[in-house]
Amino acid sequence: MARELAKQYDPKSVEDRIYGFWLKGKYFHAKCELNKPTYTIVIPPPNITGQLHMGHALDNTLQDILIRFKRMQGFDTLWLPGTDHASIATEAKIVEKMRQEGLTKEQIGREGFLTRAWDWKKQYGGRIIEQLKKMGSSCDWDRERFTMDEGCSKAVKEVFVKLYEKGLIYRGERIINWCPHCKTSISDAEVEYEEQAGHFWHLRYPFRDGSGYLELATTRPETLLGDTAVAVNPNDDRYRDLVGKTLILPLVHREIPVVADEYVEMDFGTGVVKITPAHDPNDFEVGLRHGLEVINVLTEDAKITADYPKYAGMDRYEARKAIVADLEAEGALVKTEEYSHNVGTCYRCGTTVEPRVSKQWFVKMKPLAEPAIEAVKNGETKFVPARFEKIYFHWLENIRDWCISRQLWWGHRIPAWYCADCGKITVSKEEAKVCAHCGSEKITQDPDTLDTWFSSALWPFSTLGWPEETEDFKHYYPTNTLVTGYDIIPFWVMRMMFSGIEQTGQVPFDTVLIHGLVRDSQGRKMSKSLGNGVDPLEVIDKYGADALRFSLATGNSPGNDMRYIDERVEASRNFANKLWNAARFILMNLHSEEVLPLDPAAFALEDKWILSKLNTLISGVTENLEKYELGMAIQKLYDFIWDVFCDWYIEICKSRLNGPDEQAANTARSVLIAVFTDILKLLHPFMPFITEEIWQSMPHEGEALMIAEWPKFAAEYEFAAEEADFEKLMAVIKAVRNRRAEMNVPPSKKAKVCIETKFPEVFAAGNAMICRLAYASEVEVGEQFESEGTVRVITDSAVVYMPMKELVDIEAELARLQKDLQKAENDKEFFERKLNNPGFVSKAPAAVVEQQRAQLDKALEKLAMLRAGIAEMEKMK
RNA sequence: GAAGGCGUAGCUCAGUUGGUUAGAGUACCUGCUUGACAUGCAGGGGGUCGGUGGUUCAAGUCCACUCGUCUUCACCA
Repeated sequence: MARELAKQYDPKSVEDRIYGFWLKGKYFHAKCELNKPTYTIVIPPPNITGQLHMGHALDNTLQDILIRFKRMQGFDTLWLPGTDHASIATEAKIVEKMRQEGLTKEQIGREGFLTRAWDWKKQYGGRIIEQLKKMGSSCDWDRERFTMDEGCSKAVKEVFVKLYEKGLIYRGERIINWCPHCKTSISDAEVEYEEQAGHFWHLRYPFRDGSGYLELATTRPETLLGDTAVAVNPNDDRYRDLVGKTLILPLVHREIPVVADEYVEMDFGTGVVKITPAHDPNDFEVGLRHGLEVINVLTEDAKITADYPKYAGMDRYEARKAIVADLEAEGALVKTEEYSHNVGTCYRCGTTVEPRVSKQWFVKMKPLAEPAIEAVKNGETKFVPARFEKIYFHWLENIRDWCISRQLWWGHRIPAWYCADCGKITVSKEEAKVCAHCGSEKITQDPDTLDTWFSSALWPFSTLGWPEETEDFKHYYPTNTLVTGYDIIPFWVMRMMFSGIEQTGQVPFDTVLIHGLVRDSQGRKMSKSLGNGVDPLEVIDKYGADALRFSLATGNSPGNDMRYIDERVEASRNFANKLWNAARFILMNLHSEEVLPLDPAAFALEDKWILSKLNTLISGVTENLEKYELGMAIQKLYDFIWDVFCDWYIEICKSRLNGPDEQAANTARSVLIAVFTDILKLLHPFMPFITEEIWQSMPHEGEALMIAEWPKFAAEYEFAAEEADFEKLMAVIKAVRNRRAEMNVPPSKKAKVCIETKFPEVFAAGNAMICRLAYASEVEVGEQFESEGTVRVITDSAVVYMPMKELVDIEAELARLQKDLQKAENDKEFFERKLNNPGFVSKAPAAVVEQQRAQLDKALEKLAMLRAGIAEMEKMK
C-alpha cells in the first residue's frame, strides 16, 4: 500500500521539500545534449532592488509552464535566470539610504559608492531569486547571471567598441531629457507624459526701433532668460514684414531676432513663439536651422544659473513666479490664462523632466532599426499575439537616436578616454593607458555609465558567453521564446532584437509571448502609492504556489490585462484539493505499489470511454501549448479532471472496486492509474508541486514527474463508437437525476429503473453504473414496459420508466412531457430548416451537414418517443 | 491628433482559421452527513454576445458606421 495522504492538500508541507528534491536531482540543469532539439528561454532579469510582485509571478509562471512542457517533450531545455543591475533605480535607493545617514555621493567618492553598491547587491540581489523559487520556477540556477558580472561587462564593452568603430555610436551635444532629481540624462522611452494644469502667459516683446510690440504666449516664462529669438510662420501674412526685425527681450534686455520657421503653427495662440534652444527640443531644432545661440539658464538640479544674479539659485518654479511678477512690473505681461498641457516626467522618480543641452553618447538608430523591422516583417521573429507587432513597428519606424550615457556611477562605465593633449577620444575594450592618437598618458576615462538597457539589450547572448564562441552559445542561441509584458517592448524587446541581429547575425528569439498587466480587483494598476499591490508570497502562503500559478494562467488571453481576484485563487486551491482527493481515492483502492499493465481485452465500456476522452485531451492540450494557448490548455485539463474523471469515471469505478469480481476491480485500478498518471503529467507544467508530490506517492516508473515523458495520443485507445454509446448511458443518468430532483425524491429513496431502448446491449453493460448514479434499486432493460403508475423520462436513445406510483401525478407528468415535446419540436424544426436550405447543403462542408443531419435524427427519435409516451398517458387519464 | 484594446450570464472572464440551438468560475435558488473531497455531490434559474447596417448557406467570430470605456504614442510654444 502506498503512502497515505492527508484529507486536505497542504501546500506548505510540500512545496519547499519538492523544490529541494528537484534541485537535488539537478533536473533544472541544462546539459547541452547535442542529440536533442533545444528549447531556450532567457528570463527577463528582475531588478536587484526588486521584490517579487504579481507581474513577475505571471511572467515566471508562463515561462515555467513552457519550459516544463518542452522539457517533458524531450527537448534539451534551458531557462537561464539572472538579475539586472538597474542603474538608475538602484543608485537612487542607495543615495536615499545614504541621505538618511547624512551622506552624499560626493562625500564618499566613486570608489566608496561602488563598494556600497556591491554590498547592496550582495545583500538584496539574491532576495528576488529566492522569491522566484517559491513560484516553482525551474531555472537553471547554475547558469545564473547578472548584467554587471564579468561576462556581461565584457559583452557590453565589445558591443560599445564595435558600434563606435562602425560609426553607430557617437558623442555629441544634443538636447536630451534631463531628470533634475536623479541628475542624469534619460532616454526618450524613459519619459512619461502626464496632463498637468498650468498657465498660459501672454507676453509682449518690444521692437528695438520702438515700432511697437510682438505678442506671444508661453507656459514657461522662466526660460525667457534663455530666449535667443522669436519665431513666426513664414506664410503668416500678419507677421511677414516683421521677419528679420529685432526685439528687445524683456527683463534681460538682450536683442533677439524675429525668424521665420515652418514649425510655428499659425492658428495656435498668437502665432508667435519665443525660442529657447537650450530648454526645449523643438526650439533646439529651430535654433540649429537658424544658427541661434544656445543659452543654458538652468543648472543640473534645475535652478537658475549664476549668470542671472537676480534669480540665481531659485528653482524652476520659484523663478517662474518671480519672473512673472517682474514681467508684470515691466508691463510685458498682457494676460494670464488657465491652461492644461502635457508635461514629461521621469519614469523612475516622477520629477518633471527638463530638456537640456549637454554632451552625451548616442546610438545611431536608423541603420540598426531597419533589419530589426525586417526580421519581424519576414516572420523570423513572431509576436504572440500578433497585434503587438504594430507597437514594435511603430517604435522602430519613428525611432530617434538613443541617448545611452547616464550621469550615474552604478553601471557599466563608458569605455572612452579623453586626451588632455590632443583632445581626441580613445575607445577601447581594455583599460586604456595612453591616447590612441598621440600616445599621451594624460587621458581620463569618461565618468559616465551606460543606460541599464544597453546591457539588457545583449542579455540573450551575453548570458550564453558571447563574444566567446562557447558551447552554450553555439547550442542554445538563438533562444526560442521571450516572455514579457507589453509595457517593455520599446525598452527591451526592440533593443534585444536589433542588438542580436547586429552582433550575432541572428534574431535573439523566434517568438515573443506578450502578456498584460496584473491589476487589482477593481482593474486599477497595482502601485506602491495606491497601496493596492498584492504580494504573491502572501498568496502562496495562503493558497499555495500551484493555486496562484493556476489562477494566473487561467481565464485570460495573451496580451490582455487581468485582474487579481482572491476568489479565483481560492477556486484554484479547491481544484488542487480535488486532484489531491482523487489521488487519495485511487491510493485507498490499490493493493500494491505496482503499475498495473493495461489489458484492452478486459476493458469495460467506461474504460474505453475514458481512454478515448483522454486521447482527445492529450491532443488538445499539446496543441494548445504549442500554440501558446495556455489558458485554453488549462481549461481543458480542469474540465477533464473535475468533470470527466472525478465526477464520472471515479464514481463509475466504485462499483467494480467494491464488487466481488477481483479481475474487474484490477482492470479498473489499472485504468485509474494509467489515466491519472497522464493527467498528472499534463497538469504538471501548470501545477508542478502538487502533481510531483502525488506522482511520487503513486505507483510510478522513473525518478521524477518533472522529467517524465509527455503523454502522446494512443491510436490503440481510440474508441469512438464506445464513447458515443457511453454517452447514451450518461444521458439517461442525467435525465433520471433531473426528474428525481424535480420531484424532490431524495437519493436514499431508490427506485427500479426500466429502460426501453433500441440499444439493449449498451444499457445492459451500464447496469451497475445506472444503479449507482441514477439511484436505482435495480435496472431492467427491455423492449417494452408497463407504463402505468410510472414516472418516465425520455432521451434520444431510451425511454425510462420508474415505478413510483405514489409520486405519479398524471397531469403533471403530461405537462412535463408536453414541455419536452415542444422543445423537441423546436429542435426538429430548427435542423430541418437548416437542412432544407439548398445553400447550406450545397455550400457547407460535408462534415457540418452530416453533423446537422445527425442532430435532426436525434431530435426525430426523441420526438417519436415523446409522442408515443404522451398518447399512452392520455389513455390513462 | 494617431494607433490599439475592451464592451458576452449579477460579478470576473474564456470562446483558436466564421460551422452543433453561446461556455467556465463565482454568486444565487433547490435538494444531499451517497466512507476521495462540504476546499464536496446532484439539480436549477440566469446572457442572443454594446447599438445599427452589411458580407455569407452560416457571424459573438469578418466589414462599415456608431456609442461607451481603457491604454499607448504624438503634441501647439
